[in-house]
Amino acid sequence: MSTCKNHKISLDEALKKAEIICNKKGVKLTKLRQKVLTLILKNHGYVKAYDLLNDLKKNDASAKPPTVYRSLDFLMEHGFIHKIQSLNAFVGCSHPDEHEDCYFLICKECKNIEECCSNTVKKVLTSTSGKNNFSPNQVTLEITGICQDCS
Amino acid sequence: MSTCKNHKISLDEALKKAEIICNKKGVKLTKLRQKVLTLILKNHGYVKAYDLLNDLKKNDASAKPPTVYRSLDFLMEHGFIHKIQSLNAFVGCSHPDEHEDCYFLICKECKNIEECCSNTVKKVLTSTSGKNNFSPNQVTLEITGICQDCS
DNA sequence: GAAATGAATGTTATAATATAACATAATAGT
DNA sequence: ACTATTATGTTATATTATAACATTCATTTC
Repeated sequence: MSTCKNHKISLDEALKKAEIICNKKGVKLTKLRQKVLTLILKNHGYVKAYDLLNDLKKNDASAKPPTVYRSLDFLMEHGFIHKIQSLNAFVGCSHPDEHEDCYFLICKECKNIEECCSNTVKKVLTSTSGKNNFSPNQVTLEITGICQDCS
Repeated sequence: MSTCKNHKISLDEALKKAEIICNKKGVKLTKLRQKVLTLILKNHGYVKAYDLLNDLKKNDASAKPPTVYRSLDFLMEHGFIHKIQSLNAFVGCSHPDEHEDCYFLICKECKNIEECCSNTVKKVLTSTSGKNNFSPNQVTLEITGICQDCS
């Protein structure tokens, strides 16, 4: 099991990485998308869409919901952020090119979210759903509880 | 691995079961709660809160969002239904007294949702999050894909 | 059985989350 | 420069959910 602490990187590095990935894919990390990604990565926990919107409005009063949601969609599509379904919130991902199907440990005390990846978990999920003749496509795995620091 | 097909029961049986559990717990399965549970169980797939509201309005024009959400809260609290976080939707549970921590196979083709329970999955999740010194409390596991019938 | 209590529901209002649809601007390819 | 495509701006509205207070209903205590 590995927490994604293993590849935590600085904001600058994360942005550079995102830039490189976008170039490779032939998509554009525009100023706006970069700004939204930065706001999310800067935050140590999770971020809500309308909080992002309020942050954006500080620099650009014309920002509106679609401004945020479009960027969020782009960033999710390319794996730079993840949506936490049980919180309607978003977290940054510092290793968008390395693996998918991570899962999340959400501390309800400090609100911190640890992104984790485990081959064991992945294998078990694939094989159990496979036994049911189900072809899995996308996994949402969010575990809420108390983290080490808060216990 | 067991799909909850293993203990699928009729609507009447499910309602009776719910009634018994409520009596045991000293809580009340009121007409309204029963009606909401029935509407959810009758549906073969998942149900959205405002669709339920519209259904309720057919018999009682005065039904309003809190009417539905309060019943949903009650039914979730006692395990009669589950919320599917990735869909903002609700599904019935036909075995509320037997086990928790099930997970869901969501077919994006036919919209059907299979509730599953696996000790293997449960153990893996407990142990992997435990390795991280995380005390899990609530697990959201939703797997979207294509079911046997639709593939 | 009336009064008191607490639980459930009714009601009004609004908060929070998200998208549709069309207009304009920026960018890239020809 | 012209065109096509992509991104953003803008307006409006859809969808999901809760807060706050009023009323009704059920239970129990006297």
